[in-house]
Amino acid sequence: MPQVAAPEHAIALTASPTPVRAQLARRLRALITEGTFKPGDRLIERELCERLQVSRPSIRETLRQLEAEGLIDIIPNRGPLVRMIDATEVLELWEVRLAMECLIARRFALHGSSGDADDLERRIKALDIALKAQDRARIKAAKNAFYESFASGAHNEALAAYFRQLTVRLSFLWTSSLMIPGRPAESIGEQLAMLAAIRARNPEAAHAAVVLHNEHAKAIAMHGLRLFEQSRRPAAAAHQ
Amino acid sequence: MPQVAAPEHAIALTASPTPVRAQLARRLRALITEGTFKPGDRLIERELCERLQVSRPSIRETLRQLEAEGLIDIIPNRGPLVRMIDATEVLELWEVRLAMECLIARRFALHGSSGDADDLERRIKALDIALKAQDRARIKAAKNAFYESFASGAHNEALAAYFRQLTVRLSFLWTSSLMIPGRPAESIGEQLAMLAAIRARNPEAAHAAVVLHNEHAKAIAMHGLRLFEQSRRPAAAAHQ
DNA sequence: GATCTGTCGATTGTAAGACAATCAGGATTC
DNA sequence: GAATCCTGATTGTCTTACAATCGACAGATC
Repeated sequence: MPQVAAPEHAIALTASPTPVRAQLARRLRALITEGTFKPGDRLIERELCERLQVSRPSIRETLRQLEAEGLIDIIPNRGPLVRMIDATEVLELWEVRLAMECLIARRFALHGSSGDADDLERRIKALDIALKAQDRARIKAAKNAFYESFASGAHNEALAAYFRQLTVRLSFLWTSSLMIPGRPAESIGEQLAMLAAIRARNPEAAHAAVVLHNEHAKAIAMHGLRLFEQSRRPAAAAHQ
Repeated sequence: MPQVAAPEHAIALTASPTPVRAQLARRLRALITEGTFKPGDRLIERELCERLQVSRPSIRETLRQLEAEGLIDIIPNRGPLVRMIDATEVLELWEVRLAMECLIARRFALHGSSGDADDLERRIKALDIALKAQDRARIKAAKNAFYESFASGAHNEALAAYFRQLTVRLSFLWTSSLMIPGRPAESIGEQLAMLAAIRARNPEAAHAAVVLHNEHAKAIAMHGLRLFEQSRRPAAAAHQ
């Protein structure tokens, strides 16, 4: 299950023949996480065939994979659609992801090398710059790079894979909400505090830093979720 | 919506269409977790077609799903094989699973109903009986039922799903190791302690009980892993 | 006019057949 | 004995085909 958002170095290592369906999976995943396909949208096989220039079997195999990753639902005899997530499920996934984040932080403090910490620091600074530049695409890329570095520092590939998957499943929160105007400085400060705890090899402090940062991020994410839900329901008042 | 107590035949008529590939997935998953297909075994598409009496596309779609679940690896141009897990990866998965177990225990203590706790208690007792009876099949069934009850008490479906998946991925540890002769009583005692913490609505104590129980279970599992690895390598000494 | 019903189109579920690409392992050769 | 080539086995991908099912619309009934 490592192929959720395959990091580039993995591709380099395998000297990959790269089957079509692997590229397809990446492609579709990107289309979903970037918001081209929004939650609730139907994904009609034939349309995907035309649009992506591959045959139906390839599409179908890829769709099974994305379903197992939790990105889409496949309703029997009705077909696949981008998974709709309500507030309850967001909270559920968020809590699982938080648990992983805490575990990563603890493991990073215990098993991460100083090189890992240096790398993480570079990513944080890059994210800081991107945030200040207000460049959506760069912010997103920097955020992904940060998470990737963070997860890899824990030296637990399975953990990193699950963390990646959960981040992807929740990515629509980042894409849909305009990701706030204010408080990038605050956020960066929290992450630097976590880094300091990691450098001090203090797992408890790193854990606490993650929890603290999450408290803030969660509130913002939930605000984004409400905006998102409103935007997708222009008129639906007197229904129970 | 009257919600009349639906008679069984009505349910049967409305029952989910259950596509072939869903049954296939269950079937293959069972064959792997029960040890019919062992780690490292190749799964040749045509053989599966004959054996399970379905077409190749159905098999292939199912295989993509199992790959995403982490049960099998698919090597390009070589095909699928039951995932081989070495000691390192077992430790990785174990740690992730432990984190989930802890989260479940905490949530169970906070959000579980007393009915949930009653149900859990019944499962523990059933497991106790099965352990004392030394009946492999019943132990396995009772264990699964226990985990299912445990996970559902946390009232977080996403968490339960991930916990289930991790349990399946590690199931070969249970199947391969003869699952010890002694210490069922000890194990049951630990689980009853956890139950008591849950009933007392004490998440910290429930968490601690899980960690304690895991300490023991992990040692046994690792012993089982060594046995398993030896059994699968009759003669391979001077390899690096 | 509202509700039920039947039909039709759209879409998926599943199968079979075909061929190229690639890999593993054995046969051949030096 | 080692390197090389060849061959068979297997997957990767596409095309075609047809049955099953769902949703929506039109029509009939009250």
